[in-house]
Amino acid sequence: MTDQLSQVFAALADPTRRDMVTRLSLADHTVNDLAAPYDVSLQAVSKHLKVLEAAGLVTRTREAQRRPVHLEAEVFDLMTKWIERYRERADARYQRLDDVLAGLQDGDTPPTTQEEAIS
Amino acid sequence: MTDQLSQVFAALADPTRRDMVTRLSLADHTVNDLAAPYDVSLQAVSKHLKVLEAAGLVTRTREAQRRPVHLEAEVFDLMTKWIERYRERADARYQRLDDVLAGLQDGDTPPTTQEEAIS
DNA sequence: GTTGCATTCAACCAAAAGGTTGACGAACGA
DNA sequence: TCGTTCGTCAACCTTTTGGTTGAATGCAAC
Repeated sequence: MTDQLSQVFAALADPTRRDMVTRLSLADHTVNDLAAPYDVSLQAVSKHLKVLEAAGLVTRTREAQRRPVHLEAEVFDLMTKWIERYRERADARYQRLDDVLAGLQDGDTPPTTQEEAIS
Repeated sequence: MTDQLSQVFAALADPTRRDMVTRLSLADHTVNDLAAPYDVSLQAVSKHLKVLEAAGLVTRTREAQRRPVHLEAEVFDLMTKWIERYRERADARYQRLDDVLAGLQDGDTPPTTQEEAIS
């Protein structure tokens, strides 16, 4: 599970981490800030942040003794690109289905579909 | 991890499952079909399909002794909605940042930001 | 009815995920 | 320098995940 897309999806599969991301989309937070609403230890929150950081979803700078957490926008594009590619294909497929149905009405033979393997 | 959004993200965190989804966006497949390219047992593929099905990403009908797997489009909307909501917020935040910078140039005080907790 | 194909169920295993507690490190404030 | 605050590291535990093999099921075809 080393590829980034997998890491991003896995990071967002956890509701706590998803909530953190949502809050970080409003403003940067310190670890303590971030941990406040959740009923888990600070160490657990620190672990969650490591997961988000490894996925490239957040970065952390240093500011005196605190380490503000900042959300990175670019990585979301990875996901949306993957999803959009699927969507285009699904749309194209429904289009082909329409063609088939139209073809049947005209008495034509349906077009053949070809396979393809992608990451 | 019972909520559907978590299940969808978790399901797509696995490269094999993501590849299955991509192939299913081109056409329905039987389990055997689907398993062919991967170097794992048929039972492992069956388990992957159970994960995708639980997440609502695929449905399965019955057709003689095979069970064709079909990709369901609607669930992707859950994800895109969540991502888009984040994106709107991030955009709004950058807008606020622009306002702050503009305000500083005008000698105004920056607007305060308010917190909010969401799933 | 028996054979054969497609798929799943059950039991098991190793590794990863998410949590805990306790000790440590780094930077400020007095 | 001393105490305090912010955060991480390390060791440990339990549950989940992704894989295995072997036995069962459902259906069709002969």
